[in-house]
Order: sequence, then structure tokens, then C-alpha cells
Amino acid sequence: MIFVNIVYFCAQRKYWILLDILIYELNDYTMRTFSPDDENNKKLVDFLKKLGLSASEIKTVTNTEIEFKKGENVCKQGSFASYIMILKEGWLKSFVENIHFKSTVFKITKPFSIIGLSCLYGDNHYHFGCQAITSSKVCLVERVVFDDIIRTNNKFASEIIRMYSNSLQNLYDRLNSISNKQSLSKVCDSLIYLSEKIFESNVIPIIITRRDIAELSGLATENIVRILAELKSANAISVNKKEITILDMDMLKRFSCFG
Amino acid sequence: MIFVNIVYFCAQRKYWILLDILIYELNDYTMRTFSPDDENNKKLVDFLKKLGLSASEIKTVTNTEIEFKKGENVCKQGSFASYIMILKEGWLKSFVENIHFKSTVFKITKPFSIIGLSCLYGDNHYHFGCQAITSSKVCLVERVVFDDIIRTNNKFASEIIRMYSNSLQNLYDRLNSISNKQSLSKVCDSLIYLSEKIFESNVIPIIITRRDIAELSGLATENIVRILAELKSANAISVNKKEITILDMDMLKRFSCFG
DNA sequence: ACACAATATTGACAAATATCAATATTTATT
DNA sequence: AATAAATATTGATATTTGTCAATATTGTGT
Repeated sequence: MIFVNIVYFCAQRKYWILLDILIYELNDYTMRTFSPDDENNKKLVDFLKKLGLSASEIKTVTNTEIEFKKGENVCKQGSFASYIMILKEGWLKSFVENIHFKSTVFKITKPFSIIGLSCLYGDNHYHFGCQAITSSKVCLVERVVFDDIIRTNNKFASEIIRMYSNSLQNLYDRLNSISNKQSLSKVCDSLIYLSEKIFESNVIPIIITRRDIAELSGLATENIVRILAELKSANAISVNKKEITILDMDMLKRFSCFG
Repeated sequence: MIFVNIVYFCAQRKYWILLDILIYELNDYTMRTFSPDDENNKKLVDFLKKLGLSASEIKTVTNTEIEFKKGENVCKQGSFASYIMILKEGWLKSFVENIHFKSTVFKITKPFSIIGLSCLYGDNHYHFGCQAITSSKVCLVERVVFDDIIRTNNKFASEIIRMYSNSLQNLYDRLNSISNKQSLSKVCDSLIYLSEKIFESNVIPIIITRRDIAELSGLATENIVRILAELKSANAISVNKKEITILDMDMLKRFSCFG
């Protein structure tokens, strides 16, 4: 996969634009036809069935699959939004970043989820970036294809609306945390989010780095280290090489609420 | 209209909940039948027609109309989400706030817009608050009614999805500004947002207070005053009792981008 | 027109958080 | 296994932004 970065001055919008053109090299994945054997494919199909897609629609949306290595960009903020993405395997983080690459993560994505719904209509550019935090497999669905299905499949449209609702609610919560709270509360919010919404466990694995928690909380990495040490000494969490374990969720929620 | 505030400890969620029950008193407005005379009603009907609603659907969603005075709460964060709202007259601000009432505004709403789409599905509580910044008239539509229309009216569903896309894009932009930028850039972003997206003019009227700009930028009111003075002395804006006028949008955009 | 309340403004200062630098630890690569 | 690279940790310090207090201005209701 190739990124071509073009910075140009857009006369009409009087604005510098960082245009990142994402070129997927045609490879075995993009060329392969859908095979229902593999375990993950089965789960993906189940997920899509539950959303109300027919067999042929499922075939359409799973037709093009791309593998991303850890750290690779799945989509770049500001680039042309060609695809809606379905995460089949691995973990992604979605974020907004400024021109100096200071970045704020607003969502961690697990399989099986849809990424890029915000680009379905609107100004055709991704307003966020997305990066693989582990090696991941993603199905790319052209926007028009996705739009067609929504227009013809009521059940699917309704499920997509449900996802939009959830995305908005999540964003309101994140914005409230990042903008209105102090550092301790922000970190607690991030840990609660990761535990309850993402990993559905009191254990947060080390695939989430200190830096990820920092970007999720809108803080500097060094502060995360300090606050985690604080929470550890309060017996709210325990920390080892492999994971962060939440020992006292009540305490985290009190900190989250009153900070 | 009456607010009943109940603070209770939710044992299941191990969380203090501030439950604000919003009781609308039945009055002439809620009892009145739809009258197509008045000018604003006509515009509202046009708006709803463009969204693909039939005459009877329009009648349904405009049936209950409530007037809010300046400063009144239209909906309270954390309260039970019963209604989707359509703004017919006036201006609202939507925000997230923490327990100490530090609040961040993420959207200014003008007529004719729909508020509360994020509550259509999900956990049944408003994740944001909304307040009238001028006296306003709002149509309340029960969630189930709104949901029914979406399920049966494809065109409308598609338009609603368009709104969701826009809301998400706006939120990403706001989050990027509030979380990743410095104060000058944040204020410029707010002014650009107000000018381009809300008032569609280089003049921002005084119905938007310094405090509103502060909440929109995620800063303290005093800092807004200082930064506006800075922008004024740079000839980027001019300020008088009635309005802020943007003189040099390019400059604001450069500040916004590089800050 | 007057009094009161809300909003705007300014300066001094405090608090929170980021930054920088140095080092330790862990993971990845050959 | 050795080395390099990435991530984590700690302390000292700088910067940004918020807070507080005092005052000015504007808007509102009688």
C-alpha cells in the first residue's frame, strides 16, 4: 500500500489542504473471491446477517479485503473518502489530529464493526484518521455500494442508524471527558471505556499502550504513567507487563464523576 | 414547564445518577391543532417536505409545539430521552457538561433543524444538554413516532442518515479543535464555525455571548475577551456592541490551521 | 429615566499540565 | 543471543490556561 502526500493551497477554500492519496496495491487479497471456510469469515457473515444483509449483499461487501500491519494507516484524515470499512480481524484506533500530529483518539474498534459511516454523505473527506494497533483485516466497501444497500434494505438502514446513534453518544461522552474534566478523571474515563465498551473485561491488554491511553484521554504520555501509578497505589488497578487490571471499578467511577 | 431533579444512587450501575424529569404542562400550544397560516409554519413544512415527509407525517411531527424562553433548558443531559426535537424558531446551543456544570458547547442550532437524533436508539438518555439562547419554538416528536416514520419512509431515512453524517463530521472537527489546539486556534475555529456553518455571514450577532464562544472553544470566558482583543488589534475582526465582524477570514484560517 | 442584573473587561496570580532530559525496560530484528 | 528500536518511567522545569477580584459596560424591567 502506498501513501502519496500532497500539500497544496486550495484557492477556493483559501486553505492549505493536506491531501493523502491512499493507493491500495492490487494483491491476492483484493483479487480473491469470498471463501466461507475460515472461522473469522463465518463470524463476519453472522455479524452482517444480523444487520439484515442478504447473501448476495454480504458477498458484495466482503469482496475486497485488505490486511494492515500494526501501525499502518487504514485511512488518513483529510484524504478523499472512497470507502466504508468493515473490521474483520484485529484492532484499530480512530482519532483526530492537528497539523503538528498531536492526536486525540475517540474510538477503539474491535471486530466486527463498521468504520467511516460519517463519510457516507457530506463533504467526501475523512474528518478523522484510523490506524491499526494490531495487524488487522478490513473489508473495503465503496461508498456508492454501501449507499445503494441502505436505500433498498430497510432493516440494514435501521441498524446503521443504530450505529450512528451509538457513535454520537460515544463522542458526546468522550468530548465531555476530554474537555470538561481533570487528568485523573480523564484517565479513569478511558479505562472505564476500554474495560466496559471495548474489551468487556476488567483486564486491558498491553496492545493498548500508554500512548494510546494518553491520546484517548487527551493528555501527555508521561502523565498517564504518573496517574496509573497513582491509581495503582490506591489499589484501583494493578499493572504488569501484559495488562492493566481494574480492581475497583467503583473507585474509578467515583473519580470519573467528581473530577 | 417543570423540571424535577432527582439524584439517586443506581445500585446496578454503581453510579450516582442525576435524573431530570422534564414535565411539559399541557397548554394552548400542546393542545393546538396545526395551522398552515403563519409564515414560519410554511418554512417548517417546506423543510419537512424536502426531507421526504408526507402531509400526514408532517402533521404528526408538528403536532406538539413548545415555546422556550431564553436560557431555558430544552433537554437535560442524563434525563430520559422521550423526544426528538425540531427547531422551528430561535436558536439553541447543545453541550456536554460535567457534574460541576463546566460545559462545552458542540453545536449551535438554527431553524430548521432536528435535535436529539443520537437518542433515537441506544441507552434512552440524553448524553448532552440543550438550552435556548433566544426564545425558541420547538416541535416535540415522540421517539417511537419518529422511528416509525424512518422505518417506513426510505427517503426520510436517507435524509436522516445524511444528518447523522454531518453531526459526526462536525463533532470530529470540534473535538480536534478543543483537544489538539491552542487557545488562539480554538477561538478562530469557533468564529469560523459560527460564520460559515451557522450564520452564513461574516457577522456574528451578540446573541452569541463571550461565554458561548468560551464554551464552544473549551476555554474560560476571560480568555475569549483577551483573544478577541488580540484578533481585533491584528485587524482580523472588528467588535462592537451588536456583533463581531470577521474582516480577514484568511488570517483566521491560518491561525486555526497552524495553532 | 433609574435601579438592578447580566455580561464584558482587565490585571495579578495560581494551578494544571506539557515539555524536556535522562534512564530503564521491553520488544523486535538480525 | 546480541543489538537496535520502541515503549515506559521519573524528576525538574516551562508554559498555558484557569481563577479570582475589581471594575466597566450593557441590557431589562418598572
